[in-house]
Amino acid sequence: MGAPKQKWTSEEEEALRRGVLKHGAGKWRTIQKDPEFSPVLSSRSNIDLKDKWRNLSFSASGLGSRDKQRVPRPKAPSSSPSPSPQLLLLPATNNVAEASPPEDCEKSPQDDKTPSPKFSMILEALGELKEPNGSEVTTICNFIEIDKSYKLTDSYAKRALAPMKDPSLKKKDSAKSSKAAKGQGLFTAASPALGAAEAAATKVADAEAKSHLANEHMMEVERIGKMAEETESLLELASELYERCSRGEVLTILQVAHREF
DNA sequence: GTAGGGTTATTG
DNA sequence: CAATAACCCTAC
Repeated sequence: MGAPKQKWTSEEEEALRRGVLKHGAGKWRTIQKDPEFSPVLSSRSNIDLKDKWRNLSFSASGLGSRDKQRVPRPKAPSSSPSPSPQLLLLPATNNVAEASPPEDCEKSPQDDKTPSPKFSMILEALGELKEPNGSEVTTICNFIEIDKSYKLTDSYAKRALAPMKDPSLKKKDSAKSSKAAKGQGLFTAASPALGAAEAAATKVADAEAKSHLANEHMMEVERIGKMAEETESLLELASELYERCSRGEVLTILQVAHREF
């Protein structure tokens, strides 16, 4: 831990998080130039932001779980007949099945073995918030959004070979790539997957303003993490939340975790 | 300007 | 001595 040369302060780190929340991961220069974070990140360059965010993400990958992800030294051993490091580049994005019906709630005793790195990031972020009453759905949705922007764009861009030309419409590009790569039948024509997720965050925020949602802790959040290991599950969850919240319903994290809403 | 890889320095 | 985090260089 730690190698303080010019260690990042809490303010700087929070500014970075907020910047990613606002503009999305990847717009380091936009974040750095933003008048909100300029005074805090004045001493940090856009590259520094990227490096810090990378270190944060990497640390979050092996957090909160017994996931032993040691990096094999990039030095190739002299003579090893096993040139296949079982690295998961893409967590089986073509496996959209596993719809996880609401009946398998208390079943499946054999999970929580390998939480997806995406959710580890979210859990890590939620854990750092350390809200006394637990984290609100808005916060979770925000982090889910970040996650999608950061990881999905990269993955699907490579798969669909769809370079993002328009930086301001990254989400649409991602959604398009997602649909092109898999042909989602879940979200049909109504709303693109990522669009629904974004709308979900907004709608949930609105609903949250009316009445505060329930407060659970890491255990409940972990339950969500178990059932939503895949990004498709995240999108599906966001879509359902969007539908419910659009109708004015108020959902608690517990309900969401048990998927009984 | 961003992403990725590699190197250095500090802490445990 | 190893792991981690900041720093630096290179490629796209």
